[in-house]
Amino acid sequence: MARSDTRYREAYNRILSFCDTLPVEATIPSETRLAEIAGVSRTIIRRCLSRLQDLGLISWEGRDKRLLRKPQDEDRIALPDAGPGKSDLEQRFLDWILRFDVPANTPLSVAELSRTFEVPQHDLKEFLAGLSRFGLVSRRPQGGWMLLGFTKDYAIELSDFRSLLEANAVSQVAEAPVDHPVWQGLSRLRQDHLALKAAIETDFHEFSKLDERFHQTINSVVRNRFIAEFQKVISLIFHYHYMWDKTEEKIRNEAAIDEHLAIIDALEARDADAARAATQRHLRTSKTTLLSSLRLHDLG
Amino acid sequence: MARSDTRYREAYNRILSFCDTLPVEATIPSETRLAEIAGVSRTIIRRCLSRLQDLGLISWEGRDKRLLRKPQDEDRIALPDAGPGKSDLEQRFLDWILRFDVPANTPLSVAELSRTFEVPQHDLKEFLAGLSRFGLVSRRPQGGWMLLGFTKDYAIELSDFRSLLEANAVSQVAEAPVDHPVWQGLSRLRQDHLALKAAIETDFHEFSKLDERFHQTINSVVRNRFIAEFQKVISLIFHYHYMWDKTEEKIRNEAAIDEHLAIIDALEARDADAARAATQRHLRTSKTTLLSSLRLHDLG
DNA sequence: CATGCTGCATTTAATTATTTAATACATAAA
DNA sequence: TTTATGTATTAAATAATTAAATGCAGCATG
Repeated sequence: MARSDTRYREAYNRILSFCDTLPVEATIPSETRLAEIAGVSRTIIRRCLSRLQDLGLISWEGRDKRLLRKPQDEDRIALPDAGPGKSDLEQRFLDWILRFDVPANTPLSVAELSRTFEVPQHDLKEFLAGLSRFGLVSRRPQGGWMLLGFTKDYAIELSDFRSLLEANAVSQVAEAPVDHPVWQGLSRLRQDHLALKAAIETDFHEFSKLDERFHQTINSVVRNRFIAEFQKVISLIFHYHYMWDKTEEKIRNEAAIDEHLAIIDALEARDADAARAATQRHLRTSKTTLLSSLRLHDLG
Repeated sequence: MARSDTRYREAYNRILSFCDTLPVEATIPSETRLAEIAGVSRTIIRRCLSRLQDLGLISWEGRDKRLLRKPQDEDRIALPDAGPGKSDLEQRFLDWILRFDVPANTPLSVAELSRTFEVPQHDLKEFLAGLSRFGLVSRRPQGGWMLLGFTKDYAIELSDFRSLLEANAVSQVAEAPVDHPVWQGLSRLRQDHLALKAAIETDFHEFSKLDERFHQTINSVVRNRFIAEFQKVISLIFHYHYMWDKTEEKIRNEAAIDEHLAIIDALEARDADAARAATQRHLRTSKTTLLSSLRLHDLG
């Protein structure tokens, strides 16, 4: 019943590696220096030094510390295996919601989720608290959490918000200097779109990836932490929804390719108004697709 | 070392009040019914019933429960005093940052904050996790949290984002139907602006409230949960920053009144383009003011 | 026989306790 | 004077613990 000592263990091995770079009999730097090297506090360093002394790796008297012998592989201490970690929890969580088609207003059990995602309950709660800012989840009066989205209203508001951000991005692309990397990206995207259009009969399912790349390229011009944060969620949601909605996928994708090309045309002509108009057309289609995919789920 | 029984205590008093509405000798509803009435689980209801029985308020055998006497005030159980609660934690936290001018890159101690705000550490962590979505705080590698904003970059990006949202709101106002409450609000705002302009020499500090009301009215037209969430933070930050920056306050406010009136004029003329242009002008001024107020803090 | 209530058992959530780690401060050595 | 160490204090992460919620089986009642 306490926090893990992973931090100590990692630091110990790091210090061991550092000692390996020193010759035998060498003086070992001060605790403060070692703390800097390992990126931890002195408290941990002192635990490490105690162990090094116990194992006879160093002598330690007052401020005189000497390396007695070269560290061996067996001197290292084992680390608890890392697991998937909470770094990509967001991806995995949204993936889970969408893949298993978790309906709106489902109670979420932190205990259960922490098992399925193999992260401590604590991290999960923190994550859910973050998501609640996007209105995807909320706390229940009787405790625990509740999945709110994806209702029709949520999808509409998300689409509208996306349109706003994307229109802004397109405007900024149109005003980007000629040496901005976005132009190279768009030129490559044009080729890839044309290539896919030629092979649409067989490769139409490849469009999903291309779509994500397209919107990412456009939005890469916008340097704004708030917008970037939202784009992560938006792109995930749209991306996954498209992946399932298999109705008329080929026709839809073929149309979307043309819509993308129209935007690229307008941008390369530096015609901001035309680009914005083309973007609005494209996003209206997206919105319709998203909504119809929801309707399918409601019926099934 | 466990969760509090506040839920039980509140439920007990609620059940007591319910019993007060019944005549003596009356049959008490089923556990499930009582659970619905009190808004808690059956587990709590059974604890309540046990206590009611112990105190001789009810008889309880199998499913036959009878009220033996009218509940008195002394039958109620004490509640741990509520404290400020975590409902307005956001307001209080932002207020604290801005009022005490907490600089960027300050480590935040959950333990300390939980004391100053009188909320459990747990609630605070949840709150901070939410704020991290706005890029205001982030986790530190060595544990704990760190206040990131308000740097210059943060202010710029926030201003830009605000402009985007506000331009959108203005566009929607211009297209709002004649019977929409926003028109009445704007008409009142016009009068109040004119009144303040007339009394600007003495009442110029009153503008802050008017400013908040103006932007709230404009944004009230937008029905979007994502935008609404951001507006809360944005308005707080701008509002407070203006409150301190006392340099040339009168002149600034006088100018802002004219800018607001220009927007109202354009909107009431249903001239969306002019309204957007006026809004951009106004927000450019806002941005400059926000940035200069930051510069003042850096120097002081 | 169906419906709904209760008793019991299991699971989950909130919160404290505990251990690890970070930090602050005093003291001693260089 | 500067820098390192020793010691004490405080904070953070996490498991343990209790409160509460939920699920299910059996029983009473109409």
